[in-house]
Amino acid sequence: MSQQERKSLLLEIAPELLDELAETHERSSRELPALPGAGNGVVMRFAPNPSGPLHLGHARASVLNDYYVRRYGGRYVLRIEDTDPRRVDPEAYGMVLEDVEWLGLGITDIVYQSDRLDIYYDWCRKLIELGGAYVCVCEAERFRELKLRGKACPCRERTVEENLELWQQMLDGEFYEGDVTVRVKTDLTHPDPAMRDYSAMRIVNAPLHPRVDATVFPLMNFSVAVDDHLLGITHVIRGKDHIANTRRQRYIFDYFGWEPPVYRHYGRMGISGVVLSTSGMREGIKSGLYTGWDDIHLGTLRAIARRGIKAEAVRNAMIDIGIGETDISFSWENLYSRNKEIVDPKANRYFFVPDPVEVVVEGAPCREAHAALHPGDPSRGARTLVAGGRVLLPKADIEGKSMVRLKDLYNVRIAWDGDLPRVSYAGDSLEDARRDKAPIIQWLPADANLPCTLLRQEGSLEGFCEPLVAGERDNVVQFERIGFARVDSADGGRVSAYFAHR
RNA sequence: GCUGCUAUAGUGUAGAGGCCAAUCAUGUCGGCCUUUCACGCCGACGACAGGGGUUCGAAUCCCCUUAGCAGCACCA
Repeated sequence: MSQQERKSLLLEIAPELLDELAETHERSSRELPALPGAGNGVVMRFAPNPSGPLHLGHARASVLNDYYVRRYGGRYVLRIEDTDPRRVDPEAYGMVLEDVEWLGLGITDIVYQSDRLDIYYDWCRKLIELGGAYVCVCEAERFRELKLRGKACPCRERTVEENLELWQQMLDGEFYEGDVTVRVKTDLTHPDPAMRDYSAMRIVNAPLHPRVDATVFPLMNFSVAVDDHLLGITHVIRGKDHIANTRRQRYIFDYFGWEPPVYRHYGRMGISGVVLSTSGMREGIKSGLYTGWDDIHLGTLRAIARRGIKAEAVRNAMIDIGIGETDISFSWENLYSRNKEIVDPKANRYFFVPDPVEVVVEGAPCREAHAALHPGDPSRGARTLVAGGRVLLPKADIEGKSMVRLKDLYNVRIAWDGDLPRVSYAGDSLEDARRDKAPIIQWLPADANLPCTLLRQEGSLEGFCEPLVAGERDNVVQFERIGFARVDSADGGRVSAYFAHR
């Protein structure tokens, strides 16, 4: 029964259901749990460290926060956390911004922590004045031992005045890296040793920070707490690796009498199949193992964008995953499915013949084939392929076959002379092909095609594609019977495309 | 080791004591449609980690076991 026949039959037997037939299934993303206290809008943040481009892990954090800002309204702060000169790549600032834009995040404000050092110094002084922090000159290892035993180090007994003087000396450059740190006074008997008198400020002499001339830098738990308060952040969604940090930051909120934001900590997301660590990626690029930050073996957003994955698909996949506290493994399959629903209605169809065999079709008339650019959208028209006597066929599709149909063209019979195929015209009838269970395969005229490389993570496929593909640069197309691919370049009479998924 | 979090089908997810012989998506398999092994449609497969308790009744609450994860940095 054809679509049309179904429709008319349904019209006869149950016309009230006709509307339902017309409904397209919209796999819209689900609703995430509500956030408490979000009724009057929210202020949230995405706070990456500029050490490299954004990857799938960042996508989760940024998209989930973005989801709630869109849902409740409010502000979305992009906070560049560049307080560790050792972990700042000057080029990453630009890459982060590009990636944020690609993701389509609704950022309303951008702040750089390196612009705010004086603010942190100021609040650090206030914390010392409150008796909430002290300057510690113990060796890190020595302090660690004391801490694990729940013992105070001698520095903890200093007066506020002494601490203020030492703090000023830090700012004046009278200490060197590693000699001194400002510690938040917490609770040395806290059952979790991770909570005990953690560091808030330290000195970094080298390397120089690319944006600011300074040697005293706040540590994350201090700058984050101060900023979250000063920027009016109401809700924070981040990974559970920050649970301990949330507790540590709580001490600062308490010292200053600030109301902390509402926190949600989602579970760890394992991502297989790609490289994610910034250091691993950087080394690989340096050694030539990867072509760059967008190498398709990497898990960066620019890499998956190059493979034809759309930001909207990433977004939907992340919202599907949600903010659960369970550890999960990221599913490429689910992402591909989300991408396919975006890309399939748009992608034009073309033939790609991998590993081609050139044959003469004996007795074949010269024919024009008209293959729809998109079977679901006839208005887009068709591409025209002129088949003279010589055609390119995919080797894997004809091997062992005695009859195949060249899609939208005609049938051919194949006689095997050893492993040499002798191909002859076998009529135009589609019915014949079906009766003989001849596979319908893609093909190309031998004199009208473009060499094409289809790059995949597991290795590239060499072949030829239709000349029209050259006009699809940066678009996602579907190579029929092979899958979706993004046309990366089409220079110098050859095409290179990146495989996305089937 | 210490501290804490989590545990539903291959994967992701819903489920906040009876509406659950457990939702949806994805996946796989079968069928329909189709000159693509795409899309769409129909159907099937497939899970409450294990053990105790509380309760008339537990996927939902409690305890134990097991497993996974996170933190225990002068990184973020």
